[in-house]
Amino acid sequence: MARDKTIPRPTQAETAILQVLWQRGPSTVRDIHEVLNGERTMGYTTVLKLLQIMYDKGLVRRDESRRSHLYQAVSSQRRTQQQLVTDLLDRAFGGSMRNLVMHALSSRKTSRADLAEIRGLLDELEEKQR
Amino acid sequence: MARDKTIPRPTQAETAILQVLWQRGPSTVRDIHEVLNGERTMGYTTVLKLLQIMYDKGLVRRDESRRSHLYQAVSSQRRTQQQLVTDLLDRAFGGSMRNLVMHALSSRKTSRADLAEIRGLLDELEEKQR
DNA sequence: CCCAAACTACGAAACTGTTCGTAATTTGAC
DNA sequence: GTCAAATTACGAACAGTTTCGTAGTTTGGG
Repeated sequence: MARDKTIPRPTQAETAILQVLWQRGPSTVRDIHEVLNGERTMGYTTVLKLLQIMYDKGLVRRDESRRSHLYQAVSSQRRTQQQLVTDLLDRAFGGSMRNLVMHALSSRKTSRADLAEIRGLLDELEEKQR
Repeated sequence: MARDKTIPRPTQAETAILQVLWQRGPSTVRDIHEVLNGERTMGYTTVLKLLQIMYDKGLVRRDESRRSHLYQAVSSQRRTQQQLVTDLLDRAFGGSMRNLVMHALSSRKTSRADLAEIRGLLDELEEKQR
């Protein structure tokens, strides 16, 4: 039950749970367990335990007013993804954003629509720097 | 000493060591320890042990012909970064490259030169898809 | 040849993340 | 009110990571 201001980086299993919470909004353990069992195998009590740990860490809030507690992510998907990216950036790319983006773009096929959107963002960023 | 074909994803501490190897080329434990102690604190035997573990995992090669063994990374920086990026992609971005790149670009100031280079890559990718 | 210094090997402890079994609690149906 | 089903709480096992102490080995200088 100890919580403080700084939210830690979610682990792998925790990230899987957060994905579900971001997608579904406030969810019960059962909800999450059902979604997750489509992809990986994870026992019900494992999901529960993880949520309890995440609650202790401050990664999720919970509403205990009902029999089945409702959990929701504290940090938005956007903010968390940002955190994970900068983390990887410092950890493995020596802080070089150009390097990371170049690798990312090269590593997977990206649709034309996506490329166009990224180009749009580039325009914006260059405009700002002018 | 057991090694097989597939190289596992390096852990956090291992990645720090790999950074040094990529930067310096073949290095002794002492070399790596000295570089690393500029940034984090890590005992000499800790670095040694990690390198032994990495050797078992197949992450590094070593030359034992000299008194001080020379270690070098098996996988190139490029390949490893690629691995880490796609890993993060699936883990936290639902496989959406657009999403990852957009976040990356937004999260840190990027120089005009870097933006230009990324734009160049975009041009290339769009050309290929035509 | 002998010793000190540098090095490697190895085991074990501390820590974190993940898993799940079991016990206790709550709730609704009857 | 009682019971079964669903739920939460909790502890413990297990695996992987990181740390370092200690012991043994090698080497060069004297």
